[in-house]
Amino acid sequence: MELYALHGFEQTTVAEISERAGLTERTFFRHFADKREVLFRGAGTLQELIVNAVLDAPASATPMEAVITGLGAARVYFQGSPERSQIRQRIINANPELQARELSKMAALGAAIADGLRRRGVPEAVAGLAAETGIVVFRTAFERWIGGTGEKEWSQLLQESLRELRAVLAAT
Amino acid sequence: MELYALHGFEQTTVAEISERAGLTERTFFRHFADKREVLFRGAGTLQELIVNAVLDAPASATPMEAVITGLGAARVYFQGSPERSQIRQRIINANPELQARELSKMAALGAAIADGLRRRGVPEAVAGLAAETGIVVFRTAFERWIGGTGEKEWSQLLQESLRELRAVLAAT
DNA sequence: AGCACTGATGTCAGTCGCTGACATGAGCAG
DNA sequence: CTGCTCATGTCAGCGACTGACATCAGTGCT
Repeated sequence: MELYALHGFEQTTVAEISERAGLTERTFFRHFADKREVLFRGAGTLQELIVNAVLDAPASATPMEAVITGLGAARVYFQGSPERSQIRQRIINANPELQARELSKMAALGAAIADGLRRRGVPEAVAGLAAETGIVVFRTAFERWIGGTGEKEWSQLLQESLRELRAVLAAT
Repeated sequence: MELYALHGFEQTTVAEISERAGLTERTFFRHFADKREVLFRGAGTLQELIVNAVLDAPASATPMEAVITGLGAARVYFQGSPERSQIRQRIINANPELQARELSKMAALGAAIADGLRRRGVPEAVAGLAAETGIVVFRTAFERWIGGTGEKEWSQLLQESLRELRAVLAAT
């Protein structure tokens, strides 16, 4: 990440990273599926965290409520200052391939959430839409969290984004 | 596309494609930025089409209405049978890198739509949310169009998806 | 201690995507 | 006929990634 931040993602070669770590190139690829994946480890556990929270939401919750509850569980990732995330995000924003990868992870998260909803008995079509909407809310809240200085609570940002989204859609 | 469909995207090498076309590898890369881009030419014009339609929507339209109007303009791409699109989609769905590229294009479309809304005087935050929501609607409608046999109208699918999305969100 | 097994790492050779630099040749404009 | 442009070819090279095999430290078992 230091090298990515310093010289940019493309300019940094796997050979450089490996040398810096005192290992070989081959070893790098045993730890990371590819050069991009360095920035996305942890996405898996975050996803599990969220999906489990979706499943654990009260049975009385509407699909959308369950989704938001699930996303709230991500707060353990987002407590403390957004500094590290800001650096990471700057690297990603500077490179189209990385942005694409991030979108992939988001899509995977959406699919997993939809699956979670289905297991709660939510009908197919509704599950998909609620999950997709959840992703939009998540992204919006995350952007604002990154942009801020960490004083706003994660769950508050989620609620805020959801409220605004509703308003936009309500205006026929 | 034939080769991609036949042997899969990864298995197909640029050398093969070039040979089949009676050209050199180098020439291939003069026509396509990379191996993936073959499947995404046209995305640019589709985007222009939609954004222009957003800008041309009646001044009285709400942001969301303007977005849906814009997406409706994509119908010229979607008239006729979804056959060709089905093949293309099957290729994309079979490969993560291609899915990522598709997501990128969608994100770009969303950004362009948001920009169009802003030029209509829609406030920043609302523009972003309305555009993102539009993308969700677009994708949902597109999936259903692909899944169907072409008898349903594009604009009808859009309206249907939007209606369902509203319902999901309305259930607090 | 001695042994077998496992798991992390190194080594090497190779494929493939992609790029820069320069050459060639067809067609068109003066 | 000449000079220009534009598409293509040629060639050399970098860097991401992979498969196959070797090494070696640690660990558990006898």
